[in-house]
Amino acid sequence: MLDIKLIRERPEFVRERLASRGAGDEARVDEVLKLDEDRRRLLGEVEALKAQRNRVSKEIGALMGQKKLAEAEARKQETRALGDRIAALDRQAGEVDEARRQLMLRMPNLPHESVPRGRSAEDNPVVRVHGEKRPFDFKPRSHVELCEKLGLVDFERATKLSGSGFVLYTGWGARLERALIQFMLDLHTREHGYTEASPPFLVGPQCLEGVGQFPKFADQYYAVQEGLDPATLGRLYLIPTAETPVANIHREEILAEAQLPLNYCAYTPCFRGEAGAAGVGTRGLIRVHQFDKVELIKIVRPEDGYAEHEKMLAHAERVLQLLGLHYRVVLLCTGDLGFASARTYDIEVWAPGQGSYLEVSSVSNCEDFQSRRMNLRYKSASGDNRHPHVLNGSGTALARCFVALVETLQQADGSVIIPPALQPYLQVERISP
RNA sequence: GGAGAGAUGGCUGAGUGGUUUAAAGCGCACGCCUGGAGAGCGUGAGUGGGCUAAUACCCCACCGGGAGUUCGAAUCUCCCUCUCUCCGCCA
Repeated sequence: MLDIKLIRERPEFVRERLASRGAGDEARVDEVLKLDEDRRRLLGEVEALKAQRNRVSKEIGALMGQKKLAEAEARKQETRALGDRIAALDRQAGEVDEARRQLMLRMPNLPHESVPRGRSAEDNPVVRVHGEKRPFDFKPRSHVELCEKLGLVDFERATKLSGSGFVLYTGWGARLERALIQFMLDLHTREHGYTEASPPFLVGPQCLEGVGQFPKFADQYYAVQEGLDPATLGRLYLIPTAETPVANIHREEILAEAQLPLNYCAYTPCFRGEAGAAGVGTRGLIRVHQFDKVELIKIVRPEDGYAEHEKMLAHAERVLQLLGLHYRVVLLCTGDLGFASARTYDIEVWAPGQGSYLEVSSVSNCEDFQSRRMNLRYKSASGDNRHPHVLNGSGTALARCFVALVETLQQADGSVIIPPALQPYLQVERISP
């Protein structure tokens, strides 16, 4: 959520920043300002009436105490009509306030000034490349073929269980998946200073609203119903990312400044409806309804936000470096930036069997956009309550990392070499047919 | 799922219709005192919103959430959520 005071005081700036996204949100600014003005006018009126009512009620109490019942009754008669006017104005003010809130919940964050202008992913500048594409003296196979030959994934039976877009890891595939999760968690907790969390995989809608997934993108997520009772539908949702529960851990709290920065990492499965997304239903691990991910979350002072953003990016990159994978880092342009983010890096890993780069990590500073929505604050040294910056980054997403790994480390005989970083977890150097 | 109890400020806890601007204690911050600390004494302190140059006054709201009764609700009524105890079921 944007700061209403900023919209009030610098509407031109807000319009310009929103316009840079190219989605037309700047057109809503005038509507917000109108509702904000109405709201304040109505509040002024109704609060004056309430002040009057409070005064008279107190006088009536005093009269009753002095047993001047007739006088008290007279004052009651006078005041009776006040209540109706207050109720009507209160309702009106409440409606305007709710309309303003709903509108603001649907407005995206302002891109940071350092974010390059652009329309789509094609305009994202590459800021760094690590390693290079591995040369092959044979035609690299797709992960689908490798996984089937090595018995790592049973695509057909997964479909039997849950339909298309679900994965059944088997044997060494399941063990490799588990090894990757544990490797990433160990790296971030032991070497990068994160506190591990294991959150609920089902959360209430307030958590999705808190991070910006609701209300605008409510069609993207799985809503859960308890048993056969349709009244319970929508009380809980399957999390689309660990960001949803973990970023909300301290919602509605006022933290002490000394508690910051808070650094969490968490493994969770991620559930996504992927309604309308390209590539759903194609075989393989690239786009699925459920995948594993190790997520990084930081809650930091605003002045530390962007230094921490760079650190988090380095932490995510370290995962791929230790796995020996070639990747590049891109900075998302204004047109490609996510709803809640002010600045985002994507990490794309090279998958030789696909002949393309796959997005395995997205590292964002959402600034105070989410902390405003979830009413998360910290008390600064000077005593005022401020909204911290909230950052999230994948460290990293598993299914695509799995793809890049097997496709990169495949051998001519169809076996896959296990990188040294994972060998302690798997106790083998190679998976063979 | 059944039965019962409960939800008040950082914590404990009083408060069943009107000077309640929510008692008191603990804890906290500052000051006095002290060589220093403690004790003692004094002062102060919540959140959001409105009005503002103001983090100064003043005003409104907030006693789990919502609705209602009333001139007036922490207090009365209804609904919901959550917590605790016991029973049932269950990994």
